[in-house]
Amino acid sequence: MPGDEGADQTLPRFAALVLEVVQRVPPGRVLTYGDVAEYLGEGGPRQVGSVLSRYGSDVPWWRVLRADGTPAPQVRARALDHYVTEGTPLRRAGDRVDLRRARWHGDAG
DNA sequence: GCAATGACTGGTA
DNA sequence: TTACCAGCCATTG
Repeated sequence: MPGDEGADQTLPRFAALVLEVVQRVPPGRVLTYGDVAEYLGEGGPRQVGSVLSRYGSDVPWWRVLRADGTPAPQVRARALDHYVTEGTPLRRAGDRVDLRRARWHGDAG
Protein backbone atom coordinates (compact mmCIF):
# COMPACT_ATOMS: atom_id res chain seq x y z
CA MET A 1 0.00 0.00 0.00
CA PRO A 2 1.84 3.08 -1.26
CA GLY A 3 1.82 6.10 1.00
CA ASP A 4 -0.20 4.79 3.91
CA GLU A 5 -0.33 8.21 5.55
CA GLY A 6 -3.37 10.22 4.50
CA ALA A 7 -5.98 10.21 7.24
CA ASP A 8 -5.00 13.27 9.24
CA GLN A 9 -3.61 15.44 6.45
CA THR A 10 -1.53 18.22 8.06
CA LEU A 11 -1.29 16.81 11.54
CA PRO A 12 2.04 15.42 12.75
CA ARG A 13 2.13 11.64 12.87
CA PHE A 14 2.18 11.37 16.64
CA ALA A 15 -0.61 13.94 17.01
CA ALA A 16 -2.88 11.93 14.70
CA LEU A 17 -2.30 8.79 16.72
CA VAL A 18 -3.07 10.53 20.00
CA LEU A 19 -6.31 12.02 18.68
CA GLU A 20 -7.41 8.59 17.43
CA VAL A 21 -6.96 7.03 20.83
CA VAL A 22 -8.67 9.86 22.70
CA GLN A 23 -11.72 9.60 20.44
CA ARG A 24 -12.02 5.92 21.32
CA VAL A 25 -12.25 6.55 25.05
CA PRO A 26 -15.89 5.93 26.04
CA PRO A 27 -17.85 8.41 28.20
CA GLY A 28 -17.35 7.99 31.92
CA ARG A 29 -13.88 6.57 31.36
CA VAL A 30 -10.46 8.21 31.39
CA LEU A 31 -6.80 7.62 30.56
CA THR A 32 -3.66 9.28 31.85
CA TYR A 33 -1.26 11.04 29.52
CA GLY A 34 1.21 8.28 30.23
CA ASP A 35 -1.36 5.60 29.43
CA VAL A 36 -1.94 7.08 25.98
CA ALA A 37 1.79 7.18 25.26
CA GLU A 38 2.18 3.61 26.44
CA TYR A 39 -0.84 2.49 24.44
CA LEU A 40 0.74 3.96 21.32
CA GLY A 41 4.09 2.48 22.20
CA GLU A 42 5.92 5.73 21.49
CA GLY A 43 6.36 9.26 22.66
CA GLY A 44 5.79 10.28 26.26
CA PRO A 45 3.25 11.93 28.55
CA ARG A 46 4.41 15.42 27.73
CA GLN A 47 3.98 14.84 24.03
CA VAL A 48 0.42 13.64 24.58
CA GLY A 49 -0.39 16.72 26.60
CA SER A 50 1.23 18.90 24.00
CA VAL A 51 -0.91 17.37 21.25
CA LEU A 52 -4.14 17.90 23.16
CA SER A 53 -3.13 21.47 23.84
CA ARG A 54 -2.71 22.20 20.15
CA TYR A 55 -5.21 19.89 18.45
CA GLY A 56 -7.41 18.52 21.23
CA SER A 57 -10.24 20.96 20.68
CA ASP A 58 -12.10 18.43 18.47
CA VAL A 59 -11.79 15.43 20.77
CA PRO A 60 -12.92 14.57 24.33
CA TRP A 61 -9.64 15.88 25.79
CA TRP A 62 -11.07 15.86 29.34
CA ARG A 63 -10.95 12.06 29.28
CA VAL A 64 -7.16 12.32 29.40
CA LEU A 65 -5.64 13.59 32.62
CA ARG A 66 -2.63 13.45 34.93
CA ALA A 67 -1.43 10.31 36.66
CA ASP A 68 -2.73 11.59 40.01
CA GLY A 69 -6.29 11.97 38.73
CA THR A 70 -6.26 15.75 38.40
CA PRO A 71 -6.76 17.50 35.05
CA ALA A 72 -4.42 20.20 33.78
CA PRO A 73 -4.79 23.42 35.84
CA GLN A 74 -5.90 25.58 32.94
CA VAL A 75 -8.79 23.30 32.04
CA ARG A 76 -9.56 21.97 35.52
CA ALA A 77 -12.95 23.64 35.87
CA ARG A 78 -14.23 22.54 32.45
CA ALA A 79 -12.92 19.02 32.88
CA LEU A 80 -14.63 18.60 36.24
CA ASP A 81 -17.87 19.77 34.67
CA HIS A 82 -17.63 17.03 32.04
CA TYR A 83 -16.88 14.37 34.66
CA VAL A 84 -20.05 15.19 36.52
CA THR A 85 -22.05 15.21 33.28
CA GLU A 86 -20.66 11.84 32.14
CA GLY A 87 -20.86 10.24 35.54
CA THR A 88 -17.12 9.67 35.77
CA PRO A 89 -16.17 8.16 39.16
CA LEU A 90 -14.80 10.92 41.37
CA ARG A 91 -13.14 10.81 44.76
CA ARG A 92 -15.00 11.98 47.88
CA ALA A 93 -13.50 15.44 47.56
CA GLY A 94 -15.00 15.60 44.07
CA ASP A 95 -12.06 17.54 42.70
CA ARG A 96 -10.20 14.59 41.20
CA VAL A 97 -11.02 11.44 39.25
CA ASP A 98 -10.92 8.05 40.93
CA LEU A 99 -8.47 6.44 38.53
CA ARG A 100 -8.89 3.05 40.18
CA ARG A 101 -12.45 2.90 38.83
CA ALA A 102 -12.47 5.33 35.94
CA ARG A 103 -9.35 4.23 34.08
CA TRP A 104 -10.19 2.74 30.69
CA HIS A 105 -8.67 -0.66 29.93
CA GLY A 106 -9.08 -0.50 26.17
CA ASP A 107 -11.70 -2.30 24.07
CA ALA A 108 -11.10 -5.41 26.17
CA GLY A 109 -12.89 -3.91 28.99
C1' DG B 1 20.72 21.23 12.47
C1' DC B 2 20.50 22.97 17.28
C1' DA B 3 18.20 24.81 21.41
C1' DA B 4 14.01 25.73 23.73
C1' DT B 5 9.32 24.37 25.00
C1' DG B 6 5.60 21.86 27.46
C1' DA B 7 -2.33 20.09 29.29
C1' DC B 8 3.83 14.88 32.47
C1' DT B 9 5.86 11.33 35.78
C1' DG B 10 7.97 9.12 39.68
C1' DG B 11 10.96 9.57 43.50
C1' DT B 12 12.44 11.96 47.60
C1' DA B 13 11.80 15.18 51.59
C1' DT C 1 -0.84 15.37 52.41
C1' DT C 2 2.08 19.11 49.64
C1' DA C 3 6.55 20.75 47.42
C1' DC C 4 10.59 20.26 44.67
C1' DC C 5 13.79 17.86 41.30
C1' DA C 6 15.62 15.46 37.28
C1' DG C 7 14.35 12.78 33.28
C1' DC C 8 11.63 12.33 29.38
C1' DC C 9 10.80 13.19 23.91
C1' DA C 10 8.05 15.03 19.74
C1' DT C 11 7.35 19.49 17.98
C1' DT C 12 8.61 24.23 16.97
C1' DG C 13 11.44 28.42 15.80
